[in-house]
Amino acid sequence: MTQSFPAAAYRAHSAMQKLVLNQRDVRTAVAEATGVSFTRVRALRRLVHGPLRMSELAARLGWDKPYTTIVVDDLEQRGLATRTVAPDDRRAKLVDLTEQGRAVAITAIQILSEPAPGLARLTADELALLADLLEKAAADED
Amino acid sequence: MTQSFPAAAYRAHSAMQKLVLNQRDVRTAVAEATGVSFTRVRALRRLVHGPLRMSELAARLGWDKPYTTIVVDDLEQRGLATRTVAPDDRRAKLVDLTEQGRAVAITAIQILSEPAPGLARLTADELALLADLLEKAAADED
DNA sequence: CACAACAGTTGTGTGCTTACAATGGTTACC
DNA sequence: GGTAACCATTGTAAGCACACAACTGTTGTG
Repeated sequence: MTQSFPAAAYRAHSAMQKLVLNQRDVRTAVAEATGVSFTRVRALRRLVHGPLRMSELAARLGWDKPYTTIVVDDLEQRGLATRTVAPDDRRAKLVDLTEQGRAVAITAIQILSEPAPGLARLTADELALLADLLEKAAADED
Repeated sequence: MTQSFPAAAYRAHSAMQKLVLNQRDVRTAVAEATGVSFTRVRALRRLVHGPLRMSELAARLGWDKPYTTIVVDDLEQRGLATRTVAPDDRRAKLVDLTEQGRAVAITAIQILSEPAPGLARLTADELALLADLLEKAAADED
């Protein structure tokens, strides 16, 4: 388990934490900018690529179904999502974004993808090198 | 404000998010390992370098005083912290860690400083280079 | 010594994130 | 066509993270 990393790994990790968790919590920033809690935004982001069944949405977000119902109820009341009966199975419902919901999702994605200001301290070459190293480390595993 | 970063900055930021916010939420991991909510752990971590007045603790954590009272009450009941009247001012209280509280804080710090597994994909040289670049970017600003 | 300023606490209330059990409508399968 | 499996919802409950107003005790100050 504990595979004892070299000191540089700890340095790198610590610096990344400062850069990523910079300032006051990204989640709070997203919630304030969108007027929707971060959890709801997670659901919206899952829906930008197309509608999903309640159960699909629940599974991907790691929620149980009752909680998913509550969240989607709320999104629907806010006019951010719609629920329609699935054409091929009357038990299932398809959750889809409204225009407004899509706008909120995009706003959130933009905030979340905004690089930490500190990266501006690096030159273009350094940034390219950094990105390559990080992508090698972050390559999808499972 | 929006100083339009080069694409590499976005790549780097995205990779860092994957590495730092990896797996299931670090906060949850800390809470499960310590048996104390992440918010309480934040307070404990603030106290590892010595006791603080309630108001100091509140200010550093960005909490209001009543909430700080609640949190410290809880820490005290769990045997993780103690409150004593400040010797120079009977209005003030000094909050300090117990042995057990210190142990919890250290456990949390260890978990939080554990590098992301993906960093193991890099060679020693790459890690050193990465750490240098990141530290340049993360240098304390304020 | 009265009185403002300060430290902390109590009390009240709210919103968010979950969990679990039970129910109702649908579909699939023997 | 009856029954088991499945989709979603309702209902109940609990813990957590705060916020704000009002109050008690203490200190410093004119």
